[in-house]
Amino acid sequence: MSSDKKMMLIEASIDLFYKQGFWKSSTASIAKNAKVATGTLFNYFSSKEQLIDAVYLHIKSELLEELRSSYAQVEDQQQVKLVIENLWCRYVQWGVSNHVKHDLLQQLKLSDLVSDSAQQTGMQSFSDLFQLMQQWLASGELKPLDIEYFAELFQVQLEAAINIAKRHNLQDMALNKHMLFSFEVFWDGVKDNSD
Amino acid sequence: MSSDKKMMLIEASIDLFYKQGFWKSSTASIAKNAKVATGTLFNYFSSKEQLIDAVYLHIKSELLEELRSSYAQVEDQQQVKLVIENLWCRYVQWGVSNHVKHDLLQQLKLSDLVSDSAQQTGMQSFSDLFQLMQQWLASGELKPLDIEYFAELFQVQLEAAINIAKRHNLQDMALNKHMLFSFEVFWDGVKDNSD
Amino acid sequence: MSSDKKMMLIEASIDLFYKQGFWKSSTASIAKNAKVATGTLFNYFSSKEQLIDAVYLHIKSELLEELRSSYAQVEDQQQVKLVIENLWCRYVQWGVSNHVKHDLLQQLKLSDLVSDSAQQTGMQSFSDLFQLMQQWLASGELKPLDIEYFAELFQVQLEAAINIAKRHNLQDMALNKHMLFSFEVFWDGVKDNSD
Amino acid sequence: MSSDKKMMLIEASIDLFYKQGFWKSSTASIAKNAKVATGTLFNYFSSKEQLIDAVYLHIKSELLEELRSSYAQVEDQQQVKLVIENLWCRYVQWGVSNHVKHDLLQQLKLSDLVSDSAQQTGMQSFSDLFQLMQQWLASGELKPLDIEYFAELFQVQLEAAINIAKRHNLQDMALNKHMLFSFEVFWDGVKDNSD
DNA sequence: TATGAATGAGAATTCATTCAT
DNA sequence: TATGAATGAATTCTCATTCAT
Repeated sequence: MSSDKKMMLIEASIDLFYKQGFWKSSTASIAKNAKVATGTLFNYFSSKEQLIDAVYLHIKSELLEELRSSYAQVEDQQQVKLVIENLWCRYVQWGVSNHVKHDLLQQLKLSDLVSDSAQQTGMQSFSDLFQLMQQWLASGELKPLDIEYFAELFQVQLEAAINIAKRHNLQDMALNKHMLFSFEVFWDGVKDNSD
Repeated sequence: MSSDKKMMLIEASIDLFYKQGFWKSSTASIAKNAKVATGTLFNYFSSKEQLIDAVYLHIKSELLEELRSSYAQVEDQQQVKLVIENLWCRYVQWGVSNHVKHDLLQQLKLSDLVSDSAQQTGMQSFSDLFQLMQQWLASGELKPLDIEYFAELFQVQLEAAINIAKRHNLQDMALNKHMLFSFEVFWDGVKDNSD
Repeated sequence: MSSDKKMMLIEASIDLFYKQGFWKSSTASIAKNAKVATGTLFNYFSSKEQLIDAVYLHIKSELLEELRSSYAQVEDQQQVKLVIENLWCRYVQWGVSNHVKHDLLQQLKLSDLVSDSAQQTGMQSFSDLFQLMQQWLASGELKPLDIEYFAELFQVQLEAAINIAKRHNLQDMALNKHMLFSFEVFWDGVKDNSD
Repeated sequence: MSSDKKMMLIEASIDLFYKQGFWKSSTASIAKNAKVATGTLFNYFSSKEQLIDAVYLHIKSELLEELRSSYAQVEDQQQVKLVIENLWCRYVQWGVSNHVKHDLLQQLKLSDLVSDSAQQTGMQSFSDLFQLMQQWLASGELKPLDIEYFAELFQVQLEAAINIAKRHNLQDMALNKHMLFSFEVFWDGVKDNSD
């Protein structure tokens, strides 16, 4: 099947982008790593920029899929804290076991390499998570945070937690402890203490 | 003086890097923007990579200077919360009024553009801040956080706060409120609640 | 029938060559325009060069056919001037009503895109017209012109007349007038005035 | 001097364009022929298209210079026929002794390789010749020809004459005879016979 | 015969860096 | 030290052509 090659190209890109950076990874070397001809790359992606977009969206959707299976799991949506904690742990686990992809996602988010339209698409795919967050904020258990700020806090603290876990190579029990502890820090920060 | 040109090159780089990204800013265009000849750039920086390093360290030291004047200010180092809050506000204010530099700093931190040695140098210049943090952690008012994680949390939440402030173009009172509120979230997260 | 596709490819080529030029028209786009697969093109033409040759010969033979029906018409071949005038008008009319093909023919004639062998073939198909011209020159009504020069003059003045007609978008009466006038200029030039 | 290299690049282009055609002459081979590095070409011409434009305008201005020295020569501008004949012979002679350039000029005129703006520039440089033609037409010695048609006729008959001269390798006396004869054909065609 | 994905040589263009002035 | 023309390796992308289905 042809999407076979498409995937191989994306995987090869991820590999090289991580090892050598975006600009030192030539389309030629990516194609070579994917074991296709240089021209073939351009049958699937009309430009290097589009390839980068595709890589970005691919990783993002992988992460999303992981997360979605999480918030489908919690039964009683009322228990906001549990829901969030669950999501938190999933995210950390994904980040830790997808070291490379997590790393690239962080880089791509900030760099100007991803096209605006891909950014848009990426945002939209997270829209259900956004809605979830709005429900959390409406629950009254949290400080009266701007949704955008809440989302940003959620994300950057997760990144921080993941980075530390990766840096210290935490596993099993230690990782678990770290996850729960980092969540506690997050939760204490955003939960409403008034009264 | 010749360091005049050096500074012009750094400033021109900041300008172009922000507008066009690191890779679309050619050394020729940087030199042009700095109103020096292309060759002159290489009298001051032996390569483009070194120039990027210099830009990174320049911005970082500017930020540091700003912060240092802050923690020099607080008299009673015992009042941990006040000290941190003070630092927090300084940082946010610097980020907001140095939009471009703050943005580049974030990008450079993640990208692989900065050499390891420059990263090292950057770290070292923050060593006194690190020592300060260690004192904070030793004060007993905070959760028993790993110093690295604390530093990371401190930074990413600041980035988040700054980003939101920039995105919403907060000013004066609104900015003040945002600074204090965002600090509260941070503080509630890291302060020790045990008992 | 398969020559159906062959014709579609030639027509598609004419279309694209006119719109985008010979080099910007890829074989892929030609095939697409002809609604066949890219590979199919090479079942009918062994190379792009051969396709261009075919286009050239196709247009040339279309023109020839048009002209032939003309000189078949005149009964008394003795009346040289009338014969030529008749041919002249046919040619102009073909050029005007086959704007695109006429244009391409002019371009192809000069460019080095048409292979020598196709040029040869093209020449040969005009051999009866050449013989006709020789008869004209032998009639004594014309200046003692070299046959090649006569042929060239005939052609370039026709091109000129056609180009002007196209540029000014002449039609009906105006076109008729232009045809006759341009012929008069040609005729006055080549006819023998000695005595 | 730097225009030295610019000229070398133009001359090398002319050489290669003639030998191999416009599209088979790569910028690399042009640079090589001009004995400069590939990058150097792009210091002088921002693209291959611009180089082609420059070649076109260069040849055209060379021709123009030749012609201008001609119509500066004739004293009594009243003698229309003589003036034109003089110009005619100059043109033919230039074409014959600048085989390659003449050939390229013809090709470029028709191909879509020359940008519109360069075409414009080329036209403008010929504006004084156009004015001259208008005077000729106003003299009453010529048929009431549209100026554009007259110009076109003038040109294409010259091309025809030159092509024949080149093809038969006419020289000295034979060339002279051909020039005069071809002019006679032209003149008889355009001169007014009414009465 | 028809298809269209795959190929890879080749093209234009960029740009960090050098060096003669 | 300053200059900026010259360099040529490296890069992205195109496209005629092939070939397995």
